[in-house]
Amino acid sequence: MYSSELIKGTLKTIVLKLLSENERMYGYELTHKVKDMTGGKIQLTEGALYPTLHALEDQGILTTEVVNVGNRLRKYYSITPSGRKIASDKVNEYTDFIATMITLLDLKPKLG
Amino acid sequence: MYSSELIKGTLKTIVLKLLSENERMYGYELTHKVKDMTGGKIQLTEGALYPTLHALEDQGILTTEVVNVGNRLRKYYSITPSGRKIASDKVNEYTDFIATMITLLDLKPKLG
DNA sequence: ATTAATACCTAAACAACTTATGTATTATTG
DNA sequence: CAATAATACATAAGTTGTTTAGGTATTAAT
Repeated sequence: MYSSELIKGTLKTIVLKLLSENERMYGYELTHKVKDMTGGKIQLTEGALYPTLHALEDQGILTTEVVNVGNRLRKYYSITPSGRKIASDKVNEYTDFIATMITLLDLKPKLG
Repeated sequence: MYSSELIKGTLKTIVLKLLSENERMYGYELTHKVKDMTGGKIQLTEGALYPTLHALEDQGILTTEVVNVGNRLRKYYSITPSGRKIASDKVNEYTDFIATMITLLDLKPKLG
C-alpha cells in the first residue's frame, strides 16, 4: 500500500483505461481488478470510486446498464466514443508526466 | 503543464529530493529549479510550497537559516539526517508506485 | 515612473479523497 | 443453522493538499 497522497489524481485515469480495454465493468469489479493487478498495492475505495463513476456518467463519458444477478443488482459501466478519446489523452498525459518525474527525481525505474 | 490533479501528492517528494542533493535552497529557488528542470511542465505554486516547507520544518525534517541579501531576506532550508532518510524512502516509494502504474496502465514510458 | 522580478507570507475556497455508515443479498464456515 | 464474510450498491461528514487570490517589501529593468 502506498501513502494515500500518491494515488490521488490517478483514479479517473485508472477507471477510464480499464473501461477502454473491457467492454463493460461494474464498480465492485473495478476495485478487485485493480487490487489483483497491483498485488494489493493499490486499492480503490468505494467512497471515492462510486462518486467518480457517477460524475463520469453525468458528463457523458460513461454509460450504464443495470443487470439483475440473482436478486442483487449490478451496474455495468461502458465507455462512450468521446470517453475513449479522453481516456487516451489521460493515459498519454500520465506517460509524459511520469517521464518528467523520472527526470526530475533522477529515478531508476525497475521495469519488469 | 499537467492537469493539476496529477501533481498532487508529489510536492513533498520533489522538495525533499532536491534538498537531499543540494546543501541548502530557498523557496523561490525551488520553484524556479523545478520549472527549469521540467521545461516549465511543473510549476510549484508558492501557496502550496511555503506551507509545506513550514510543516516540514515543524516536523524536524528541515532546518532553516535566514540570510540577508542586500536588504531582502532569504530563508534557506536544509535537510536533517532524519529528513534524508524520509526523502530516500519517499523516492523509493515513488519509484515503486510508478512501476505499478506502468503495469496497471500498460504504459510505454519514453525514457530519454 | 512604471512594471517586472525577487522573496517572503497567509487565508479562503475548492477538489479529491478517506472514513464511516447504511442497505440488501448470497455464500461460507464453525 | 447462526454468524460471518463476500458481493454490490450508495451517501455524507471530515480531512488533506492543493489553487486562487491576495498581501508586504526590495531591487532590476524599460
